[in-house]
Amino acid sequence: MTDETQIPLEVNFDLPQRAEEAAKGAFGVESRARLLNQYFEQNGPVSAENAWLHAYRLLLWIDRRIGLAHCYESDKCQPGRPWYLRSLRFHDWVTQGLGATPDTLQQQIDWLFNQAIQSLTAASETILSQNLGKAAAQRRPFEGRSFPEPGEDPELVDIIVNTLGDFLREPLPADVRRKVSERVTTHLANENKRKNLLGEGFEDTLAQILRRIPAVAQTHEILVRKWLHEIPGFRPARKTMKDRQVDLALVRADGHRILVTAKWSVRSDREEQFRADFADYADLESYGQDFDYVLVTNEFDAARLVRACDNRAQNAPLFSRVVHLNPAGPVVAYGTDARGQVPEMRNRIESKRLISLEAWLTDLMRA
DNA sequence: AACGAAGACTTGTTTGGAAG
DNA sequence: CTTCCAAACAAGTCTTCGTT
Repeated sequence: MTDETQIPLEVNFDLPQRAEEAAKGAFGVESRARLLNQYFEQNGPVSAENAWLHAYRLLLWIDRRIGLAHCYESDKCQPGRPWYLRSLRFHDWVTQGLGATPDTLQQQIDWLFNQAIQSLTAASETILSQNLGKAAAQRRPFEGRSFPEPGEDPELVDIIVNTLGDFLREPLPADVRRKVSERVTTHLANENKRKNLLGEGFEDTLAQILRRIPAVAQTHEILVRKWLHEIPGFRPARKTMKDRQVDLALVRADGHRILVTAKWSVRSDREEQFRADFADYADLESYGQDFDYVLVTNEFDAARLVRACDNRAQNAPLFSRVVHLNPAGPVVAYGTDARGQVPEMRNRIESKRLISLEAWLTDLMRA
């Protein structure tokens, strides 16, 4: 059960040869594995203490609308609204943790997404030039009727031109207008892709962290996105049931199983999912032995965190552990605020019901 | 082998209402 | 006015599966 055997070796770590392949799987499992390996080779060892910093370097991003590290829904983060102050506090705190300055934090974080976007951009430019001939043929029947060029957004360019006003010496040539429009549109469109990387990217990041802490890797088998029945001691789903994939699972040397659900953030509809998943897990358990069900998250909302802690299945807490990348983050963000569920959240942290990634990893290392 | 449609799945955003 | 809750929507990617 060494570290080496747990890294998926079937994955091809070479750079894809053709541009289309690169574009196709830019966020896919192979790209992520390659990038994560690259990151951890360059950025040194992982420990229980620095794991949360690695996770933030890899996955945390700047909310461009406010220029601050993202910790809550963007509409509630707008200047003047409560979460703007909290975002400022979080930004300050995470900046210190990462040894950056408030204005250079951006360069320290969001590594995974930046890398993926870079290869995507390179690939799509190649594809674009490859398709130029085809596109010309497709446009031929419409020639001479001044159809808009692809990638052209006149309104957008007008906004830019009008804003620049007198600073612009001369009118922009058509090809420059198109280039500007294309670049900006792509930039904005890219932001929408982040969520696609964040979901499985978070799972992979956690798996890598677990595998790169020797004391954890030596005593646990670490499984990522396996079907439930692939995990020791669980039966295949019955015909009428849906097959369930488990985000992350740890099987301790003594056979004890820890099923992990990794959610960067939590929403009410996903809470239902927790309960449904667990009901199936419990139903299909075949060893007649207890297993742990752990939530790992970066949610910042006090009410949602408290609810995750208090969620019950039958007669016991739903989650054996509720793990936050670093609960100090939400605590700092809320400051002295005592409204709503904030005091309750502090209680859960105080009572070790809501624990840090560091504490969880330390615990696993002792197993 | 390549292609394409359909479906699964992720997280973030928007909207609206109720409660405190 | 803020907080909390719920639901629908958005915007992608990846996988699967049938067809060509």
